[in-house]
Amino acid sequence: MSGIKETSTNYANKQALADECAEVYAANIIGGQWSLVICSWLLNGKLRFGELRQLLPNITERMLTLQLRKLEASHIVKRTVYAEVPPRVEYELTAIGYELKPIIKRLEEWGEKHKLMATRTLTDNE
Amino acid sequence: MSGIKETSTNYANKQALADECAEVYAANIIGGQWSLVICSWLLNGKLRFGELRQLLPNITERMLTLQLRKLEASHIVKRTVYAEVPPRVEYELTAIGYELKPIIKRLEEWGEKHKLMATRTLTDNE
DNA sequence: GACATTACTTACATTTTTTATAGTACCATA
DNA sequence: TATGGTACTATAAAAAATGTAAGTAATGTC
Repeated sequence: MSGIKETSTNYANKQALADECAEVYAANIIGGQWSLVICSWLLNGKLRFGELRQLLPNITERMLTLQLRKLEASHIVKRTVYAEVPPRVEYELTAIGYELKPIIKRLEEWGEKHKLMATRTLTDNE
Repeated sequence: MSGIKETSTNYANKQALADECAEVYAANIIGGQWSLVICSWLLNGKLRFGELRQLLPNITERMLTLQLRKLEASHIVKRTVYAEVPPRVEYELTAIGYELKPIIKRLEEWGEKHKLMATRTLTDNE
C-alpha cells in the first residue's frame, strides 16, 4: 500500500521467514505498536473510529488509520462505512480476527506471569 | 542497554501500553524480527551461537547477538559460556521462556489457517 | 456565509530497527 | 610466525515505524 521497499534485504528476510514459519507470518500480521490493543478492544464488539481513538488516548489519528488499514488488508478487521454526514465508520473483527482471542488471552496470561517474575527478580536483587 | 531514547513519545507510549495491557507487554518481549524463530528452535533444546547462525541463514551476527541479548535480558533465554578456546557459548530457554511453547504453537496454527484463507481469497478473485 | 462534526489525508520530522562491513581476543596447531 | 575457529564488538548506513501538525470533504444548523 505504501512505503515498503521490495528490494531491501529486510523485505526479503521477512518474506522468507514468513514462508517458512507460520508463527512469524502471524506475528507480522498482528505486530505493530497498536494492533493488539485494537484487537483486544474489538473483541468486545464493534467500535467507531472515534471511539477507538478515545480508548487509546495517546494514539494519533494517523497511526490509528494506518493500523486499521493494515488490519483490514489482512482480513482481521472489517470496515463499514455509513453514507451519512458527518461520516460514521464502524470496525469489527472478522471471523479469523476473532480467532485471535485465545492467543491474546494466553499472551496476556504469560505477560502477567512474566511481569510478576520480573518484579520479584528486581526485588531480590536490591 | 543502548539506543533507545527515554524521552521520546514512542517510548512513553510503549511503556504506558505495556503497563496497562499484559498482552502488549508480552508482545514487546517476543517482538523483533528474529525472536520468535530463535525461540522456536530453542524449544527443541540448547544451541550454540554458531548453530543458531546456521539455522537462520540470513541473519547477521550482529542481529543474532542483539536478539539473544534482548532475550537474555528478558529472562527468556539463558546463556552459558564455557571457558574454552575457541569459545563455546550455549543458549537455552528458561522456564518462563519454555512457557511460550503453547503460544507459539497457537500462533503457528492461526497463521497456517490464515495463510490458507488468504490463498483462497486470492484465487477466488482471479 | 460561518461553524461544527467525523473520519480521515498529506507532507514532513524523528525515532527505532535492521543490515553491511570490518574488525577483536583467545590459544592450539602447522 | 602464520592460520584457523568461535563468538563476539564497533561503526556506519539504510530502511521501517512512529509522531507532529495541518488540511480536506460533506452537510446540517446558526
